[in-house]
Amino acid sequence: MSVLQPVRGTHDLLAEESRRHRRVEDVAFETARRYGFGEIITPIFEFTEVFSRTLGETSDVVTKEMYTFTDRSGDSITLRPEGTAGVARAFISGGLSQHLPLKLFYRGPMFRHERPQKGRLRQFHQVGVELLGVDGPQADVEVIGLGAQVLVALGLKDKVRLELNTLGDAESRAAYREALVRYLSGHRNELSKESLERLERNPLRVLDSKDEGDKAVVADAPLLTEYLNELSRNFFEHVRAGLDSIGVPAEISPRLVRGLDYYCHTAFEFTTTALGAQGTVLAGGRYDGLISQMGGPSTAGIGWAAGVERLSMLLDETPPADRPLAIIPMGADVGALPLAQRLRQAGFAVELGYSGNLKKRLNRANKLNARAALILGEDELSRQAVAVRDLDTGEQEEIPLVALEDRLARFR
RNA sequence: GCGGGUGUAGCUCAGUUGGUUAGAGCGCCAGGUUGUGGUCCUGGAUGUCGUGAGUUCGAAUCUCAUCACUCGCCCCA
Repeated sequence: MSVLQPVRGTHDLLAEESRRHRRVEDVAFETARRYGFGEIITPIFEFTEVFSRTLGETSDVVTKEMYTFTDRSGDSITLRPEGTAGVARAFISGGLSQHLPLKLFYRGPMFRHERPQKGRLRQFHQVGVELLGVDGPQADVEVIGLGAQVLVALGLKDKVRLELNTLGDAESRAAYREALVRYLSGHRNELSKESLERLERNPLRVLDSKDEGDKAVVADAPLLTEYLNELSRNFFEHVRAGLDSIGVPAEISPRLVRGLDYYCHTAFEFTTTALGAQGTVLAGGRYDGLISQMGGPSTAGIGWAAGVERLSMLLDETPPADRPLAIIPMGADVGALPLAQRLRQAGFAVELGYSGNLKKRLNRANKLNARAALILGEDELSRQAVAVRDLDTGEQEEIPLVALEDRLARFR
């Protein structure tokens, strides 16, 4: 291993990549703001218990994917593998139950020690939202609608589809889980090795198996919908109707599940087929049991998270870089630096060449995709003016120094 | 964590049955005279052939290990 290599599964984002990345974040935040969400910035590390208790001691994330270390105080610290736990912790430690309902947006790096693949990194980035304190289905519709709108705003509407399911409330889930385990236990010899493990740890996951043998067993398994109580059925109906009413079509996907106990009712995923095995691009659900499980006041919650790298890879075009003005001084003492400072203060993006003759500098200005070159020569200066060359049209004119800001307005 | 593929200049790749100075295109730099770009012409630089061992008179070419990337599984954004 060379220290000159980035750590496995980490990346440097430069130029076009960084602009795509930034675009995803900005569009998500801007859209969330229109839905009334404000930003919360939580630490990227927490006490390990924050994650082990919220994600469940048996989940893959906790058992084998966390970046955990002991700090100099002897505390066990973990780099956050996802965003919800930190937000929930902040909600409790900040006493934010005074401010319900609460709509929070977050963004930033997450860390999971997994085998890297396309669209799956060890340090990756998410944007996400949480809506706390609303237990009715209107919240689900609003949150999913926001997710859909983010994808629309990014131009990805035709590349993703929305899958929706309900897990029912605690009572419905417990009843169903019992029935499912009973059924699957009767078919142990037909299940794959993975699914036998799932049966122990996370039986609902068997429904989602890609193994053909498992699929055959699952085909005759009891259906969750048959175990939904009145309240749960009703809730789901309202979510579906609500999504219809805002023009966000969803496909009901009975095998879409969440394993952890605090999840309930709505589960959804926006998926794409364009990223290989990592098809999920934005996903979330309702987690009414989470905050109380962490020791806070019983509080409803629903949210989603989206993978910034995955979305970034789906963008059709890269946002353009700034198009600066290029100042080209001819001679040493023509005041290029003060002029650059003055124009920058006036709001222009300004590049200053560092070396070379006029031809070379024009060439560089061109490569920077500059809108115009400001040629500062002795002749022009003697007339208190600068030569301004429009690099798109090739037209060149002399502009008096005093009128520069006004006359350059079209290049801003 | 498990299985398959790949790894040659900044980028995309070529490299004959192992043979001596490792190539192309793009990009980069310089020049085509002293203040005018995007085209064109000419010239130039750049590689521990991912890394480390081994086989061999000789390895970018064969073997092994290791690292990274990649595809799939697991899981997930």
